[in-house]
Amino acid sequence: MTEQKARPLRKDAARNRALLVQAAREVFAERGLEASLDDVAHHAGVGVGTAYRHFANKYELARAIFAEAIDEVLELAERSAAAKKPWDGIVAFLEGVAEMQTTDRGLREVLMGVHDAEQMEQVSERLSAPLQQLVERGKRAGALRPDVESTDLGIVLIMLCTVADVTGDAAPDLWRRYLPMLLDGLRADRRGSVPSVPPVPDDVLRKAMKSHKERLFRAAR
Amino acid sequence: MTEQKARPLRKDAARNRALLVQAAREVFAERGLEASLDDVAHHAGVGVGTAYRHFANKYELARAIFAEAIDEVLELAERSAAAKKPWDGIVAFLEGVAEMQTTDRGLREVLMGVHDAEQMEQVSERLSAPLQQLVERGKRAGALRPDVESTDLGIVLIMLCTVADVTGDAAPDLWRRYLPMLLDGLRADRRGSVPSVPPVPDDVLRKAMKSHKERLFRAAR
Amino acid sequence: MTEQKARPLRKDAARNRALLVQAAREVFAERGLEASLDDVAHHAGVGVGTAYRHFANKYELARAIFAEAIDEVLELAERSAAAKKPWDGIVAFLEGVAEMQTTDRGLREVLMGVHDAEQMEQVSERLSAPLQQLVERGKRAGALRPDVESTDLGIVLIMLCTVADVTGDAAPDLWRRYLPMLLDGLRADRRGSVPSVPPVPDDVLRKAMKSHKERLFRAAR
Amino acid sequence: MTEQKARPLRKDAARNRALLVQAAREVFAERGLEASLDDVAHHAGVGVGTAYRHFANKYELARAIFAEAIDEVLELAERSAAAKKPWDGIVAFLEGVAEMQTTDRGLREVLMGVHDAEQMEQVSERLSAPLQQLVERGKRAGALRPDVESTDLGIVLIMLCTVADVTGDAAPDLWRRYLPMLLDGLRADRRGSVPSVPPVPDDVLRKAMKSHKERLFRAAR
DNA sequence: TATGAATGAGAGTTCATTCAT
DNA sequence: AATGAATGAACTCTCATTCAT
Repeated sequence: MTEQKARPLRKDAARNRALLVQAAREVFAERGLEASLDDVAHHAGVGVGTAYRHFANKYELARAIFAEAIDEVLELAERSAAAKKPWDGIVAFLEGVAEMQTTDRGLREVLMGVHDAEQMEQVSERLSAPLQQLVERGKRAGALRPDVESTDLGIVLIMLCTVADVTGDAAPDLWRRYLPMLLDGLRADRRGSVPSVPPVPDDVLRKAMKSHKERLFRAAR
Repeated sequence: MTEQKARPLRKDAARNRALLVQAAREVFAERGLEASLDDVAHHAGVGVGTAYRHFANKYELARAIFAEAIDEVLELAERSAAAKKPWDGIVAFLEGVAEMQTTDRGLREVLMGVHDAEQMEQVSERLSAPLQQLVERGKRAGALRPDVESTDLGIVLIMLCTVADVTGDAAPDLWRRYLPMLLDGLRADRRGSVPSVPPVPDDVLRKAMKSHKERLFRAAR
Repeated sequence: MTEQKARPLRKDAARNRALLVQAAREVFAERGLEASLDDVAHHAGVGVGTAYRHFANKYELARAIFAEAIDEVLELAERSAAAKKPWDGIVAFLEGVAEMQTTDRGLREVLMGVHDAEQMEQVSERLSAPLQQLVERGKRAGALRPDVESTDLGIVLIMLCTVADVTGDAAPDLWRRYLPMLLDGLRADRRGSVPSVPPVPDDVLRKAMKSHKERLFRAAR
Repeated sequence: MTEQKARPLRKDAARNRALLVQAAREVFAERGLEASLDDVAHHAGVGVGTAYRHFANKYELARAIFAEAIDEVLELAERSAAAKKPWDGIVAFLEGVAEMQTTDRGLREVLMGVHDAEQMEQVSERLSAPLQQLVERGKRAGALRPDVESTDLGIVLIMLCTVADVTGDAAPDLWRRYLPMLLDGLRADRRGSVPSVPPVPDDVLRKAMKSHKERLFRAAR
């Protein structure tokens, strides 16, 4: 007497959807978004048509992967924002995301790689709250320099992930060499030379990334 | 000191080659490496055939751009390595390359974006000497932490450029906010927490980047 | 010996069949036979599978619509053949069918548009008898020129419907301008110039139309 | 010493273009516009790419055929408008176009078949002048009923061509049976029953046909 | 040598039809 | 019996690369 949930995907459909997302992660990770949907589909062991039943087009699939990835990051952000010692939360967050990247090539690809504007918006929106909390707590605890903004955290993360991304499997832990360096830049008790450039307002930054990704992405014709 | 590439090409051929590289910079800058060679050729005012006379394929053209870009970087590296105060040389180098990226989207594309492995090798090889000098001098002058390697400079540069690249035209100077932060990490008199992870030997790093770029690049079928 | 369609379908099956035909009329009317069966099925509120239970393929469904349409035409033909004044019957028939076309785009589509050969055969066969009667009575009453054949009626109808079809919703009554003109051509007391070309035997014409429609139709691969 | 016209198409390109148009005429005639460009191209003995070099898409190709066809019709219309006896001109025109259709299936297909709105506009525009002259002269000569409009000529032509189209190769001359009938409807000295429906203004008719064809055509997305 | 026409593999996408649920 | 997920062939269009002019 399996309680049939009326709405959500038939069992086989759900399985295929998952297979597709998994395959896409792998294939995109290896060959980038330039890989064809045909390849992804066959990698997943299904026909192309099936891929199109689940995702309107290739980029919707990419978005789906992305969304999953962001879920993980979001969860970590929230956990970090609730850390006992604020500073530890910040470290945990940066370290954690960088670790994720190193472990999961698919994640790395979608987080750093070529993706689209709308998705970028979403990230900012979804991550914005926990990141702000992370920063607020850090400042109140006197651990974080007062002129640090939540967006700085994002940028630092990007820098860190770039290292993880660039060194890839060949030197998967090299980013750890640069994490302390970056943390030092955020710390309240740091030596001196304050960054004189003000941070960019959240929305401007968002737009910036948006246009950046747009160029890389040119979504659909 | 570049000893002229032997047979100096007929004057018009040389001109066409230059036109093509210039056009490619512009077109690739605007639409990425995905732009078609036809477009590049017409932008240069020549036929596609001519493009193929000068470059075996599209990626050879990209390489040519890259080589030019590297020339500029190399020149700056050499100038910086000869700076009166070693520390200033380091700052000048990092600042200079970041500035280049911000100014020239084409350069940004080829330096950070999608390009190929062989090229990467070349960069490392050509930049390796001046960067080592830069670092050596910095250490000897007591400005640079003793455990900094020349490859660290490359990584820092990459991090910085990532910022410039990501924020793009919308916040073209944001990277300046993070330059001091990164410099702090390299400085001899910094607060504390030494990066415990050793740097990666030059050749390993080179290979790492190589494989990274390979994934991004998938050099023609 | 096919006595009556035998097993009259379960009530709900019959209902689904009717829903499908109705939906097909509407959808085909709006978007032509190119509309997908999926769309038709959902428009009818059933799954595609159900559509295939009732109709072997898309064109069988079109045929079913067609059959219904022909039923209407047939009925009108029979009524017209029984008109008190034979001439009025002829006018009524031509006018009536043209009116149907104007009113129901779906009908127009299947009658004039893209359909198949077998269906065409059926039409001829089913309509042949009443049309012959219509013509016979007209001639006997001295209203119709003696060299008019029942097939002429079909051709005239086609000409008229072409007008209705071509002008469509924008000038839905324009065909009325040409009805008198065409009637004049059939009338016994017309001015002169007898058509010198003999009509074509029924079966030849049938075959002609058949091949015509075949070209237009390309019945599935 | 063939006077090489600088601009226009290289010899081989011109030949291929012609081959394509010819092939398209044949293929479209046989299987309608639903035939794939691949088929047309291979029928012409060239690659698909070549087809796309010459015509932006399938419908541009159809348009090209159409334009050629219209050229022929236009020429006839002009010749007919200049006939010594106006009435003969009218007969010649209707007869001529019907004959063209019978002879050239490709022409038939494009003229009567599925084509697009813009093209329809063009036809009206290009044919409008000679048809008006044809009608004017006919009326002045007392041969044509005074309430006949140039658009009536178009409609009559369509009716005639429909016959030629429908009967196709099987009864290629059947339309001749109906030409006198239709001519009678236009003649000044005809028996009586004047069409009471006024003709439709040129532009309304044009729009009507336009929307009609649009439905049939749904030109590319 | 320069040109641009030709080629054809391959990408994204749709849809008729089948079949597991 | 009904459903809708899966399939894959087919279609349109692009573009790197070759080759006739």
